[in-house]
Amino acid sequence: MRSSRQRDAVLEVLRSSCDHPTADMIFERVRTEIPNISLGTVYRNLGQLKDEGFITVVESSDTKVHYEGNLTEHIHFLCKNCHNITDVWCKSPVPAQLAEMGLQVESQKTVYYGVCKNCRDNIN
Amino acid sequence: MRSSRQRDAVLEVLRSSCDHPTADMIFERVRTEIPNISLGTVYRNLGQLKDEGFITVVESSDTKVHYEGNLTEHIHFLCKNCHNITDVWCKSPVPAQLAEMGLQVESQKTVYYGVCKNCRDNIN
DNA sequence: ATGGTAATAGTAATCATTACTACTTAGCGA
DNA sequence: TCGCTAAGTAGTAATGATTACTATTACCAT
Repeated sequence: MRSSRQRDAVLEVLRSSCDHPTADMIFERVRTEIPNISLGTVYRNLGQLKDEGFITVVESSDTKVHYEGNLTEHIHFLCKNCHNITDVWCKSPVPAQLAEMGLQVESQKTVYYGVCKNCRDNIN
Repeated sequence: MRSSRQRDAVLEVLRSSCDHPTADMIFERVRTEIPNISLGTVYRNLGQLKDEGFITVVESSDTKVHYEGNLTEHIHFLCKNCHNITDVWCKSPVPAQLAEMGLQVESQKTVYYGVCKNCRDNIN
């Protein structure tokens, strides 16, 4: 992956975002710097940055994919009403911290990512 | 929500599935019982069943939405190679259990769902 | 500098999901 | 039991986020 102004700009927008923008939000933000950048370029670079591990995809309540440039390990809280995604930087017991923040938890999901037994055996 | 043969069949398919089928997979399976059911009906009923809390949506590595009828709390493991979703019924420390199952973890995400402070204040 | 190749802009195509419409059915009150 | 009414359905059309394609441009090792 060689350097490109467009990809740098996409990554910079994500790293300086406090929210969890979608591809078209990122497109609009990058456009202030590179007015003629193409939406396809944004999608392609988001894909590459994700594959290379520079950014992450965030689960959301709408149909669009949301991205995140902050790789520090943290937890997300999804409001089922306004569909906002809140970052939770957890040190202490998580439920207590969520309660302190006024976030009323109804359910929870944990997902692990990696390579399964079959694939590990077949790849090597 | 009044009863319908189609919705009952969709729910039954999900409850008896060990995998995490997509809408079109569920459509194909329900079709063996109700041959002229419409794909739109499957989507509408999946939405209703989700809203009413009978089923759950599962994060996946492809572009389609995956569903689950087993509401017992458990963890998912996503293989980045084959994109399979493995259920993990966790009792003991989770990382140890994943290792025992031959699942090589690279990262992890936890999401909490509920109502945020703003929405709770405004709703009441 | 220049040749090879990755990256880009602009546009067209894809396809999972949603919307729409005329018709059917569940279920309640008389 | 019998209709009435709103919820549900089949079939099809529309939507819209994402991907694919193509001619052109820009990076960079030699």
